Amino acid sequence: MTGPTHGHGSPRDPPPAPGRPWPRSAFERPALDLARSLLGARLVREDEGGLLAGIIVETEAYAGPEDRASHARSGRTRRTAPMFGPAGHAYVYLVYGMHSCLNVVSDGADRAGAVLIRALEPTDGLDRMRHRRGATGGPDARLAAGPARLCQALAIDRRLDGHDLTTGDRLWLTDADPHTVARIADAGIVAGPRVGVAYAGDDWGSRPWRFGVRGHPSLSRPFPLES
DNA sequence: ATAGGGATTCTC
DNA sequence: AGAATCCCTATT
Repeated sequence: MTGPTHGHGSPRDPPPAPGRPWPRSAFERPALDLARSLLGARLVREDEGGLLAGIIVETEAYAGPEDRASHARSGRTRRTAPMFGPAGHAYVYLVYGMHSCLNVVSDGADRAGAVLIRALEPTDGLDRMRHRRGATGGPDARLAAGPARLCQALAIDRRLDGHDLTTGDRLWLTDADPHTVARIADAGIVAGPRVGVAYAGDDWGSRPWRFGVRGHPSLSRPFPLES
């Protein structure tokens, strides 16, 4: 919804509170824990065009340099530097030469963990998301159903690489409203192997470190053995 | 300097 | 099933 509202709500109606950004301490935990706790949280993007937001419904954990599926496997480089820094920052990278993907840095500066945000349930700025996604966007539930799709829908690219997610500027996380939290919690969490990491070998490639809200229509793809 | 390949998505 | 498309990392 854009443009001035007129005539309806009383001037005393409080504006919808955006909710305050998650503090650094919320991110200072192992990637596996953070990946699960991010499910049901609200990801908010604000730019010149207004507010774009959604509920996180799918994540993947990347542990650190020993994780053969993680970009941190080659140690600290220019590209992966954010992962080797403090928790609560963004690690945004370009994949296949054309798609941005968003990670949330976990742990502490001594451990290069991160969580890939793989899918959102769109909640705010749907008109703009449809426009950004173009004719291929499909139904609204699919506008941010994938790590690159959500970056396109929320106008996230490498200009936000290294961005501090705890300040409430441009990109941050908040708790969802209680009704949404309850709905997501009731659905339950499913786990499965991470997507697109066969190069990591069987050990690391098959670990069930992908997490999702069971049966949610905005998942990037189904989980293998949903139970 | 250069080669090999990618935490994806869309179309054929 | 194949392309798009650029940057990263490792190697020469």
